[in-house]
Amino acid sequence: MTFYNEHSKVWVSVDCIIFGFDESKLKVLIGRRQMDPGRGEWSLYGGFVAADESIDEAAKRTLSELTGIHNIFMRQVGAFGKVDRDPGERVISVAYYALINVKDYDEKLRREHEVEWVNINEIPQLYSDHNEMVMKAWKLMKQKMRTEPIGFRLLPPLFTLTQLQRLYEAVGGEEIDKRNFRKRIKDMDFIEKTELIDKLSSKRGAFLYRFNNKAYKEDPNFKL
Amino acid sequence: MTFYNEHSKVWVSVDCIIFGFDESKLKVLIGRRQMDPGRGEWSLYGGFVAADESIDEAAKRTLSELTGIHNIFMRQVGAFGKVDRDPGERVISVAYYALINVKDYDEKLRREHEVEWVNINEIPQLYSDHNEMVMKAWKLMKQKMRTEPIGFRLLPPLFTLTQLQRLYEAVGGEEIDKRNFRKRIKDMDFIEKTELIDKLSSKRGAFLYRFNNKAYKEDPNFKL
DNA sequence: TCAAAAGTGTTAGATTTACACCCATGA
DNA sequence: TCATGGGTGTAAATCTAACACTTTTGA
Repeated sequence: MTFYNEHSKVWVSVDCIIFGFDESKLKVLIGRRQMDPGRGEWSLYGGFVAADESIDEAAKRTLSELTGIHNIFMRQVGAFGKVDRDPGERVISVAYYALINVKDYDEKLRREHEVEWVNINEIPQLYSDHNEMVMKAWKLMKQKMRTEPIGFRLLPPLFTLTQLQRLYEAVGGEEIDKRNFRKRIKDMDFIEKTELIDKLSSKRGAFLYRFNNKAYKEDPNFKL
Repeated sequence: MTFYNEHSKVWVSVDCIIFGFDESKLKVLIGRRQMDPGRGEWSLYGGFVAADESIDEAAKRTLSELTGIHNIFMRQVGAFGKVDRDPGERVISVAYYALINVKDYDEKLRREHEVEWVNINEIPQLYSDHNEMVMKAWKLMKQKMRTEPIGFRLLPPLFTLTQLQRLYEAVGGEEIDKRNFRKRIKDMDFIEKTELIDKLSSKRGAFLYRFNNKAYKEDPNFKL
């Protein structure tokens, strides 16, 4: 297949922007880079695409390698391909964002990989073009969260309406009116009120809600 | 740099979804593939990313190679990376969509490259995953066209309001109320009415408008 | 004279926004 | 008893959607 050989091959990697939500803050998992070039710099977690896997598979593998979690919600951010983006060699990277419930991430595993949850608004300078990736991922995720019920991936299975509101505030970057927010939630039958009450976050206690995906599929009228 | 060598390299190509607008229809440039594998199949126009150029540069080069036009508006669609997407070798492709004014494309050059404008709703089966690329490009372009004034790239510098409306109808895939549409246009001061009249499309003649980018930058309140 | 496209306002309904107080409880 | 977060409704303003007729002119 000489046709291909007129051209040059490059390394292709994936980089993951893993979003979490905790203490009313949107967070991203970053760590100190463990390899040259750029050893010690803050960086996203990534890996190379192998010969026998698709880019999506590589991202999925990288995500579960880091978190131990499978079936993570994940979407492609795009390809980043400036010639000198990697100081070592020519590497093209495809970024993915992922949403996980912080509680699902085993603390021990997190420390082993030496990654940390950092507030989206306090991200330090990162290796290469990773800041750009984070910003684009945030923008895309924000957009998607308005029209698709993906935010629940960042919450525990049971959550209070205040938690849900704080999540949307953190992602959107602005405050939301409590009554208007709750009015909109009431219109969405797939966000179900349970009889359970959360007593951790307030003295009075707040009803816990759950997202019913089956009900959503039947009547997907999501808008926030 | 042995670290990189543990991993395998792949070819990276770009594929271009070039949108045009003519006869009230949204069109895409496709041609018969001139090389193996897949010779003779309908296909997007593409090319390989060279060692010394970014992916964006490769897309830009490919676009001007095909059209002879420089400074084409172009946005990345995403990376496509299934292992067997290319029947010959492992090739990852990054798709880009581009918007051009059909009139800017020299007919002779178009015939030389043996590409044709095909209605978006009549795209045949294309090589590899190119249909998927087209659909994703269309979706992204549609979204962007609602909130950013990129549609003018598909029109001549002077256009009638009916042309503009037909464009939005073709891209959005549904009819728009003429009066409501014109009302919204009137609110946008950067869409300027000229004193010129187009007599080609109607007996009565219609005023020609132009998009004033400088005025848009000063007050970017676009929404359609 | 008629066919074909250009141009023009109003109204009802839906959606969005702003806004303030009482409740239940644990400390 | 008081501080904290939970929970609730209404009214004004804005936005959206539906809708029909007159104008101009070339054939």
